[in-house]
Amino acid sequence: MTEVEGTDTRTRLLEAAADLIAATPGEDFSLRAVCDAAGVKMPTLYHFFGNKQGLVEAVVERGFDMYLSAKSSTESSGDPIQDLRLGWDAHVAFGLENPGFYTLMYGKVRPGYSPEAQSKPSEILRGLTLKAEQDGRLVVGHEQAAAHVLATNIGVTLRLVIQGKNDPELSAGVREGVLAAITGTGQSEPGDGRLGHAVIERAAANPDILGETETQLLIQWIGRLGEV
Amino acid sequence: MTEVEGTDTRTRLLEAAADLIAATPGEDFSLRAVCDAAGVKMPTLYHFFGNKQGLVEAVVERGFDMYLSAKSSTESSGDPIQDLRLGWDAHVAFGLENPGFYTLMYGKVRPGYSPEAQSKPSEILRGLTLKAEQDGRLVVGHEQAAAHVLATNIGVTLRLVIQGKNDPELSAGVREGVLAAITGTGQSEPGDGRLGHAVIERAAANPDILGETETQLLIQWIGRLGEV
DNA sequence: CAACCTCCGTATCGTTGTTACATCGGACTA
DNA sequence: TAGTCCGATGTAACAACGATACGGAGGTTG
Repeated sequence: MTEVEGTDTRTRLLEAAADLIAATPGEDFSLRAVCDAAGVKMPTLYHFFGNKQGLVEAVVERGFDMYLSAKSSTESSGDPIQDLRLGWDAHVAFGLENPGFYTLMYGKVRPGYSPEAQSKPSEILRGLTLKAEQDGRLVVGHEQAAAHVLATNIGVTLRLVIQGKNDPELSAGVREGVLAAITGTGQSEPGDGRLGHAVIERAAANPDILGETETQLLIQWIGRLGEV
Repeated sequence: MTEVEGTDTRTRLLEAAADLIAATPGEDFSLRAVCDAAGVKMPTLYHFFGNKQGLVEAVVERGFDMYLSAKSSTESSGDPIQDLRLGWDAHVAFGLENPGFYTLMYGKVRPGYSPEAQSKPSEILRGLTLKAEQDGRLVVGHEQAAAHVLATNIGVTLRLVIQGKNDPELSAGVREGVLAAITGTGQSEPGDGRLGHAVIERAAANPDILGETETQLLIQWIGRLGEV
């Protein structure tokens, strides 16, 4: 072989598969079509990827890399809650821009097994919720918060991918509801000891609004309201 | 044919397919295996269902019927918000008990098309949110509320189905967060005029806790906090 | 030079979804 | 009663698919 093609055969196969998946999101694809597009016969594909699942996993890993590189370019605000917001939006945006990849990454429902690479974004998410917990911003455990965010973020994104069009109002609404739920910015149940958490946070963070003595009094009053 | 079997051939095929799907959730299934289990050759299956997708859709429709009959037996509280709660739990329970069906019903990500029968539960959901809106319980439109509930409910259920085990804390946490978000029981954004809504409500409803002047002062202070 | 490894083509296998064609029995009609 | 039609089912085959056994070309290494 004269090796006129500049790219590696394995990379060519990977890109051909990615193109086919992106071209028909949600549909199945044929290994022979991948090989034809890469100008190669099937045993070559099997040589590099073992079987179809191996190819799919390689494509998924590639998808997660794309996702992470697109995500890491935006996430830097220092505030973990704000980072969760940015991460949420980046997640939704990636899903809508790459429905084929997203389907393989998060839409595959094979009980008991989740793709390897899926752990990386989850790690980032857990890092954020852990930091938020250490900053005292959470009213639930950081694992619980991460699971909460992940499940709803995937749910909203899958929904938007299925119906094919974006709905910023829905995404933002669910996002803020979720953040409110895990930060206690919204009161979940009377009598759980967290009544007025958001008010206290805001007042304590800005004691100049009411003045220092008034702020202390406010916090004390809200505490008495919550005790009953 | 002497028709010794008590059941209809079509029903037998349907049940055989349902059994196979339930036996290997998320995995694909073979039409020949269905026919073997039903004691019938392939053209019979094609006579009744046209093609594989037709069979799958019939199974899905059957799954939705099961889901609705299991759901309708619990939903009767009169309070639309409480009905949403019950519907949420029924949804999660059905998904966990029938992961194979649930995967076909809500896990299929084929952009642009959603199964026909999926509209029935959505109609019920929209009916509940509409009633809640008419009762003045919502702070968002009833369609927005329905979409919010549906996306998150599916997201949580898919998550639980994938990881195979239930997590009542997660489900209940997301559920209450969602209900808080659409009923305004929680405050969604600082500066939207809802900061400390629950505190104010509680204080105003029980002016004897703090005393009347202190209560008025509290409400005024919270208002000033929210304006900034 | 020979052994070996990576890369890749030829040919084939078993399974799958799908369909053309034939058969058989009951229902309706003249 | 004889004829005709139609739904239900079987026989057989096809094309596409994932997967694999086998071999050969080319470079590398001992």
